[in-house]
Amino acid sequence: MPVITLPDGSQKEFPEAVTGLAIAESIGPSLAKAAIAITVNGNQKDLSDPISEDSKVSIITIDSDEGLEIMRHTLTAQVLASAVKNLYPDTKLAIGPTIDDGFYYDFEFQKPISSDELEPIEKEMKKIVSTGSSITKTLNSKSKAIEVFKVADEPYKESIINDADQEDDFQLYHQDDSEFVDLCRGPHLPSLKHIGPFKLTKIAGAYWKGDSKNKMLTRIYGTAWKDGKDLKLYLQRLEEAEQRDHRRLGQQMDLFHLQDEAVGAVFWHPRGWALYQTLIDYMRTKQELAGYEEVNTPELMDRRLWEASGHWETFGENMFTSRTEDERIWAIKPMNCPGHVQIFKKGLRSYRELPLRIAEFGKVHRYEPSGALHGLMRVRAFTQDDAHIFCTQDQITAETGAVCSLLLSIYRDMGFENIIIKFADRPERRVGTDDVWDQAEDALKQAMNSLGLDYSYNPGEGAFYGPKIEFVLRDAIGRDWQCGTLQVDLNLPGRLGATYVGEDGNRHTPVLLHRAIFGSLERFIGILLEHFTGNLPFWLAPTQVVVATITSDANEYAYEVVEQLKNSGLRTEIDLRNEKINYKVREHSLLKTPVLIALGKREIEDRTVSIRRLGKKGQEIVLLTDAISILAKQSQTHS
RNA sequence: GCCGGUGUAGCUCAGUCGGUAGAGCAACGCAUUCGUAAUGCGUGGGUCGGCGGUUCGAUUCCGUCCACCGGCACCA
Repeated sequence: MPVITLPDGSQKEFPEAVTGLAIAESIGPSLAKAAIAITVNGNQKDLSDPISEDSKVSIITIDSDEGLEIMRHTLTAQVLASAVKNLYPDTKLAIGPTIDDGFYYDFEFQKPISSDELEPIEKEMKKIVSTGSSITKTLNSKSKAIEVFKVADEPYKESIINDADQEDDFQLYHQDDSEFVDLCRGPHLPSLKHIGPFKLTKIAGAYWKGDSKNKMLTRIYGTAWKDGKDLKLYLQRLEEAEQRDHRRLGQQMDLFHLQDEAVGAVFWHPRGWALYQTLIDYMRTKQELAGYEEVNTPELMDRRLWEASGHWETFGENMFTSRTEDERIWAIKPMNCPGHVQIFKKGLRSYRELPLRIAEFGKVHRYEPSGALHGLMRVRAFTQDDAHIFCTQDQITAETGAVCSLLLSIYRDMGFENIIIKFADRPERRVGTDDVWDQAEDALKQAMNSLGLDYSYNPGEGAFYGPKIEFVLRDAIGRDWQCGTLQVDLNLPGRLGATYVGEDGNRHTPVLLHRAIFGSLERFIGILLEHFTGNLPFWLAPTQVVVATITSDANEYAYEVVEQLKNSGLRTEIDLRNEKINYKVREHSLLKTPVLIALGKREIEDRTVSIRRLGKKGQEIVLLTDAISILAKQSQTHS
């Protein structure tokens, strides 16, 4: 006699075990029609699964995120997979999960296919969907499930079952009128009638089980929505994201370029470099206030230093080196930490000097794999706002807290509200003993917990010398990039021989905190550009003000206005070209200059300026003296 | 690094089923002095990513390398 409690608190009692479908029917026929699955005590189940115990049940329809995901899941596992099998019968099936906004399926094709083949596959999928077949499932023992896929010659499915912990209840889903069978965790739609509009989007390679030692499979991506309106909105969103691409904006705004002779290294144009320097100036001020001292260390150092640190062993293949006539091998620094440790080691350090915070805008080079390169986000030469804090065990919590609050205040100034924080613990390849790792991870975890910040775990993704916190920001099309980082390192100071004299008169090894806030200036600028679609806040804009003349009679006055703006510290350009004001407005708008000052006869006579702000219609006429003070003040405001 | 795609003027792109290429914008020149997102006319500009092959002839076909794009793997 199961008693079913619905989300509104109402209860229904059934004489015997009952299915989700029957519950939906008991509520109403339209719900029964719309129902695609149920949640039983928090777990998603098929509509056909019987419930015999008292349970909390909610009906899932496609209008919820859960429902949408189930639809996408059914679409990939039942429709995409069987369409591909129909067209390419000797293809092997791997896995087909859902992702944000869609789904993918990994296949092993006997012959590689190209993106031209997405269209016929999509057509075949539509044919399958149009049958409206109902979907049923069977529960199977491990041996039975293995048998099914042995017969079907699906080695990947077989291996998934073999690797599974369970012995029973392997769910196999079938469609009416089709021989297609797939192994799936479910739940699935009760029938293909619930499939919404979809589109296959791209094709790519992907390693089996995400391991580059394994075979590369072919992954087909798609998107699906509950109705045509949502699909259209999604495609629109993609198009808009294209406009926000920092590579496109970099070109349009004349900030930087990349070229073949310097793969992965940026040619910064004057406007881009102005932004770069503005960020550095800002960070320098912030760090100074937070008790950091700025240093500079060599870009080339003997390889023995990198051998000692462990970098040579772990990342040697990704380091640029240079050999000189005297047969010495130098590494172009991929990190600043060994250099900072040298500064710490120079002279005898006392515990009284701790925490010692050393910062550097250090340009590093890393030979990143060619396939990883991506605009400004992933480059081979970049500058870090790097700092190393030498401290005692007791100081870890306070220093970690100080780093986090500094970072958060800076991200807030930059306009970022949604920051993803991840805790990455010991990787497989690492230096140091497990004892030391336990200590470092505990210390970092405790410090984070005491701050009350929400974070998720990123297991095995720490640095080779210590666990790390990743501060992740998202780009225009939803890709995540690590920007800030904080790492607790109990290994490198010892390996590089750093010590200080403690209160007890003995030598101790300091704790080393590595931290970066922007991370890479290059990447951070890429993220900033995408975040603001190039419309940077006034204080960051490469050119803050353009003074444009309407007729050449205003040239003299324009020079005067520009001089005053520049004297107030505003990045200002002058545009005296013999062009119409419309033309100038358009051009400077495309360059995303926040303020355009137009000068004509009226302004000369009244000693005023006409201020036009980017994205605003119309203009304000203000006295020159007022304009200067308004803009200068605005430039000091970080928001 | 791996899979798939792409590479034509400074930029955005069209085109040649093998007979050495075209538009718009930009640049330059002339005219125009204009009131808030493109003034008009004219001129110049390309080893069709690099190298090799097939061919009477290759930007086009084939091979290879490089770079870029989308993923995967990697990211100190």
